[in-house]
Amino acid sequence: MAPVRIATWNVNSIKQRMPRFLPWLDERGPDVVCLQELKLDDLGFAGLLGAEIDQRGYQPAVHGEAQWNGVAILSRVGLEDVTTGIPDGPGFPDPEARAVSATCAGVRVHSLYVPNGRVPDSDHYRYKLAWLEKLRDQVAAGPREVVVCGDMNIAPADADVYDPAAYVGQTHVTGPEREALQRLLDVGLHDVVRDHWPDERIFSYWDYRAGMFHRDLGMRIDLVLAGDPVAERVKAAWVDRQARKGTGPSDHAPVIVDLDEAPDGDIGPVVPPPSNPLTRKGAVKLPQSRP
DNA sequence: ATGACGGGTGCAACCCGA
Repeated sequence: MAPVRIATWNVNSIKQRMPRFLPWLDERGPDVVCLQELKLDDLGFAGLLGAEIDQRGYQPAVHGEAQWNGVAILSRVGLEDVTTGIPDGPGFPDPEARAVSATCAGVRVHSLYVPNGRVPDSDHYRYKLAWLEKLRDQVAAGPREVVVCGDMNIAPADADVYDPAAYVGQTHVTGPEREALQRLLDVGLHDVVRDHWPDERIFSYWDYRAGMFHRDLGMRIDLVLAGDPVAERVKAAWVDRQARKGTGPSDHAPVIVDLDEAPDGDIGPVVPPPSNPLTRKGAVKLPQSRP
């Protein structure tokens, strides 16, 4: 099994993000891309991106929705057994397009957009918790060769928000949300970015307002959770902060994880991971954009 | 500063996001 690069990105409208998305795709060259917040239905997605991704060798699994939500997986290493939604997943009140899964290069890949929750103890918050329970059931029933990717809308720990005091009483950091995330992890998943950078300041989302990105005041809510056999193959795991810079960015940055070849595969040359490809200002030397 | 930005759409005295 060859090395595989997996990325996940909440693009906050794929239509608006096209000028950033295609150059990013060509520059980073992920083999599998999990997308969230397409804000487009399946037909709109096909019309907008079908030819562009086909000519780059990707197959799409899309679970779109007009106006809100919408998730997808693009893969150039195979795309089998696509499922949309979560079995018996709750709606608000009707099911929303927040989950799609497929098997790519032997790994079960989930692209997820977890409900926001809005206000603790609200109906939407209870929906979020119920949704996470059904997600856990789905992952528990699946293979150990799995990556659960996406906008989890939960900061796993206080270190994952810029100011824990500012978030007291807000969603994304409450006990029940973190416990629901922990129950998902307890199925046998690893938070691979945190595991590789246990003490770094790492965020994946920064509010558009008030210069939050440039002050590096954000949250780490976009996660890649890998089952044991996949976590053992992780050679690099980082937030692509470059994609949050410049003109017309999403308010989320992509998370990128490189898997080495599977243990039983052919052993090829091993490319060392970047020394510190992380989020700290000035710490990153990233490739330039294509001309 | 209970705001700021930037998506969406009924173009607003709108809704939603994290």
